[in-house]
Amino acid sequence: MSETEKRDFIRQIIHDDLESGKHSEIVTRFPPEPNGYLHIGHVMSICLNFGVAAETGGRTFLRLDDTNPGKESKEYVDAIKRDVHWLGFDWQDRLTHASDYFGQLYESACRLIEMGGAYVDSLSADEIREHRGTLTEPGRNSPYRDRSVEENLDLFRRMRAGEFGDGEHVLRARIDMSSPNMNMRDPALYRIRHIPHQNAGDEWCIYPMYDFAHGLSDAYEHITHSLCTHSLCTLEFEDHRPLYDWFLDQLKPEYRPRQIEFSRLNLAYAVTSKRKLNTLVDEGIVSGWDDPRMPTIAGMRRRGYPVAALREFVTRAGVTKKDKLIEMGVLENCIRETLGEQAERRMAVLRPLKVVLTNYPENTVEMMEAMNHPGRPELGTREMPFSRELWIEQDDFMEDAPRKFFRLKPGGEVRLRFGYIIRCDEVVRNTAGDVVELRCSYDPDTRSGTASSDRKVKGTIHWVSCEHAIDARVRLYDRLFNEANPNAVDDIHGALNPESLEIVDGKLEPALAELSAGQAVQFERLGYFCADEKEDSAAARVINRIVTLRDSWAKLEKQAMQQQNQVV
RNA sequence: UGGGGCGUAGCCAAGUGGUAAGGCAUCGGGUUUUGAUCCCGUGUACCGCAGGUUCGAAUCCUGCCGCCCCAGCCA
Repeated sequence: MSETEKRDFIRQIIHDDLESGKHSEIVTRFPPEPNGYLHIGHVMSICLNFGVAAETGGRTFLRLDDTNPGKESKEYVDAIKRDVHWLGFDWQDRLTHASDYFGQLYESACRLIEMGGAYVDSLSADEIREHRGTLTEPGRNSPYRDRSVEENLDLFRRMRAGEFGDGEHVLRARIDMSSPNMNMRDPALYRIRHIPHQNAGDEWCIYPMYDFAHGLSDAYEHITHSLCTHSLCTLEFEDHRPLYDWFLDQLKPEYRPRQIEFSRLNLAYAVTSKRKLNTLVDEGIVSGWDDPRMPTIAGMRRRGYPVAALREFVTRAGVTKKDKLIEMGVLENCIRETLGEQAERRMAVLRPLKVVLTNYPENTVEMMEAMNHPGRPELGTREMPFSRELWIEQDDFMEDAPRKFFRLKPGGEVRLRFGYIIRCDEVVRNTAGDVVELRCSYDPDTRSGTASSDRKVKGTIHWVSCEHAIDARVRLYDRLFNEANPNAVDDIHGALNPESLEIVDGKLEPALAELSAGQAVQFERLGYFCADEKEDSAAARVINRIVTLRDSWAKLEKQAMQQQNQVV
């Protein structure tokens, strides 16, 4: 990193610690609980934790924070590993689990009991809640708070041996029931759960709580900077840090990590709360965790969002302690920028309208040369068959066109991209009065690329030869919510965007037969698209729209509509 | 009404006592066989508010206001 480069406050701390010699190597960790799929908020945490280590030649652990069996599963573990790898990060041999440390954690708990820093409480969960007090009133000590070390040790060992049922006892830290910080009012350290564990099997029936396990796990791994953000992988911020430090002060592990908190990233028109994400999946509002509308990493991957765009997005969002709600447009622009540079261009018609070139010979096919990328000639060209009958976009024709509409209209001319200039001579309707066909004539002197082709017309539209077109099912995705901050809404049902998915039967140019999985292309004038990783096949194309192109015409139209409505 | 955190333009965000960077959006204009891209231009930000210290304050002090988080045997 150069001297002049801007650093966020965490990178500044890390830079200072390296400069002062406090640390010679940075070690971080990304510690998700394997109880759900990773989402856009986690991308921020992953990029930060892996990023700061990579930038300084340090190391990062992927630690599965699996202290609560019953909620956690192998399915989630596998998904997390896949997602982190997909984002381009490698933990190498540093895949760990909180459950790897259950033995050490148990020993530490016993030591804490011996030091008088923990006791076994036999109150029920309800009673403990009653004793905890409120935000404004101090709590009361449990009647079991002053059990002897011997009794506590004996009880705790028997808890571990399985002599008690779930909830009969709990191990608590002995701190201060009147602390203004609720987290310090004798928090639970261990609870009894007779449930097998996804990693540890049935070796244990007592499991450590997050606060106890997390700081010590950081210490065991010699984490230099434990970077936390609200309810994503870890804590609710600085309220827990006194407790994090308390355990370290008491148990004095050989290595002492430091926790630093930063704010979570909220994306407008998207939810990241686990409960709401679950609702979407469980009620079938989306097709699953990897539905292309989901803000999960799996969903965004399937949608076709490039990794580079996601990483750029979190960079633009920044690392601070301020609550933020970032506009969807920022993400979309990152995607457009990345794909605009990378994606080859193709042509496809989403809502086909037939055009017959009445003066074009029948049974004739010309091959038109089309650039694969206007800004990158090295990506070469391809040939597009051109014939008498073509598909164009319904939106590219208007009977009563406003002055500024410069696509096709009766008597008007338009350029077919990489083809000829055509004129609309006649509009054909069905019995219902719908426009079903346009009869046009082409100007033979205007073939693209020829010497006489430089005649200018206002509009250029895309097209596909009917005879050669490939049928495709194309899914047009839009934001899942109409509410800017659906995370803040109690009932998400009313906030849903009913038009988040539209499916159309489109026509693709022949070159798209070779579209491979994971390859994003730009359909000219429409947007960026990719083949669906699950449902697409060569026999039946299923294409996802990643994002539209910026569309200043649509914006103009919308403004015109609004003005009209105001007048009326 | 207890504790913790945060308030700089529509959205992000630099800035750490010397007179408000940058990005995205917006709005103009130019180029263009994608109404895309690209290029150029475009912002009077009561720096949450009010006082105070100072030659000088977004930066220091005091008071106030607003928003977020905490009362799981979840993480």
